[in-house]
Amino acid sequence: MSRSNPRVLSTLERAGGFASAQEVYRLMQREGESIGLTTVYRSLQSLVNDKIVDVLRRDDGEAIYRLCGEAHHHHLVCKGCGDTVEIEGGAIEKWAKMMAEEHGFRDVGHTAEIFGLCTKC
Amino acid sequence: MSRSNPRVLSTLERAGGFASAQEVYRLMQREGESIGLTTVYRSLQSLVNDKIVDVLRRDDGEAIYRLCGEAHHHHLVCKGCGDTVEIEGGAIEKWAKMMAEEHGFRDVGHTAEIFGLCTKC
DNA sequence: GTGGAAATGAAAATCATTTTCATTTGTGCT
DNA sequence: AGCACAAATGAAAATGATTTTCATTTCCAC
Repeated sequence: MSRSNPRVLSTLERAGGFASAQEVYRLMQREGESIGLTTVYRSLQSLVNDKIVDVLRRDDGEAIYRLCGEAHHHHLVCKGCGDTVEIEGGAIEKWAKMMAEEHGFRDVGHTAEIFGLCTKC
Repeated sequence: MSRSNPRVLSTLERAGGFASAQEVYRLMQREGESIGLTTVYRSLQSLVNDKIVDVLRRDDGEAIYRLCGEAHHHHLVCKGCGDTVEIEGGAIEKWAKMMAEEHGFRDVGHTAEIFGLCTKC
């Protein structure tokens, strides 16, 4: 078993606490760090095991890693121009918690996105 | 553009309305249907476009296809066993509408999913 | 220093999914 | 029927993320 390479965590933090393994790797490369893709994957996995990082899935199936405890937000995306607004989701958090409880689910996370046409489109 | 091969939809139904492309393909093979994997993928995609089936992601990133019910609903998915509960999202609908109005968006839709561990896992 | 465990990374393997492209099928037209 | 042309099909190759293999290097504990 391997422990996490600290530079991976630090890069994930610098990436806004939200990135795929490939992105973390490319970022480290660009910054001149010498590291292998394999190590990035292993480190991220280990961080997930240690519950330091959450793993979610993009729509295309790519895994994205997120620092736990980051305040998360949701997105309002324009179907026309792709503009994105970050929005707050207090109502969602409550709803998710309620639904989870109601069905006896533990350890829950959620995703929520709104899409439509913005004023310009 | 291709239209959906009806045998694909019928197989997805027979599979309990919930299966990955690979599973649908293997199922059809086992039943002696002569069909290519490519066609299975294309048909499922086309069904998604036509909003006849939903697409979700397993924990390992594999796409799973699921017949939509008529009513708009959300999902509570178990990260362990993949069990899915359809839940109602009244709160979400209101939240989405509110957020959209607040930012001047029209013609809005939304997605929302909750994932966690169910009682059995 | 020596030995063994852990960490590393290059390259190969895996696996779902997509793309390419040549072939077949279906359909409308004459 | 015969003909053209669009749509559907599927085998094989390409893609891309992720995992595995394995030989090498680094780190400690003694």
